[in-house]
Amino acid sequence: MNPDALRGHMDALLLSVVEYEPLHGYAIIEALQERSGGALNVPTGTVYPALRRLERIGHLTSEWATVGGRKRRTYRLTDSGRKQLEGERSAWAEFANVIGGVLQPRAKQPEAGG
Amino acid sequence: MNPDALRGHMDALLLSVVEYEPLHGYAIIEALQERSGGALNVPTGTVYPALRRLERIGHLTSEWATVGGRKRRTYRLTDSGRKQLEGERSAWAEFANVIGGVLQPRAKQPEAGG
DNA sequence: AGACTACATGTAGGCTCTCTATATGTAGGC
DNA sequence: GCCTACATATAGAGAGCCTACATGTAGTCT
Repeated sequence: MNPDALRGHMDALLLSVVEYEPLHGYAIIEALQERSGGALNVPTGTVYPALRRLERIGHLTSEWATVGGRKRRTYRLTDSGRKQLEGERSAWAEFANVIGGVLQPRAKQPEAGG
Repeated sequence: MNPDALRGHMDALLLSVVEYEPLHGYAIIEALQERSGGALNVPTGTVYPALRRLERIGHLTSEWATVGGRKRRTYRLTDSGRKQLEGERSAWAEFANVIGGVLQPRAKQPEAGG
């Protein structure tokens, strides 16, 4: 998967996996892998900063927990985040439609005088 | 259309519109607009450098022409570009499938003891 | 004890691409 | 003369994803 292709879609992916159950960063990475059938291998250096950014702009909140002696920062969707996710979903639908449409192979143009 | 979303898909779009007929930059921008039903308004500052990049890496060739007193640089797909376009198309199909799959809303998880 | 793997979070710096803004020039309408 | 459409080009900004590295706990294997 070309990394650049993810640009601008990361937020949607992240918000989507925490939609119904709050998850910590590491679990989010695993969820992304699982839901994509292994296609999405998003590095920690991408996910952790992105989650903090989403928290900073109010789409997520986080709280620390200790499980099995390990500290986790668990992220939860806010109301703002839920609205954002809705918007991201419809933006994705439009985007996929537009790009898919342009990429669609055309029948070869008939040549003048051909 | 969020500009960041185009990242990594620009090449595919550009190669796709010159697949059957060579076009110059300005016409490529118009073709993109037309094929997308007006959704794709790609600025010249994006398209011209991108075309030169695609030429530099061998996916396009260009030649100058003068039409109606104006100079045009017309771009044509190379064999390498044709292969690249094929790859971009299948990459897009996989990408759209993966992102669409992850974004797909799930039924709410049943709670333990609920 | 030491080494290794899985779990878990975080930052610095680099890289690439897209965008904004600007520059240049021709042709044609008013 | 002024404006719009056509046509190409570059500089610099901005954003965000990645690589690489730093830190630390828990458990397994030898």
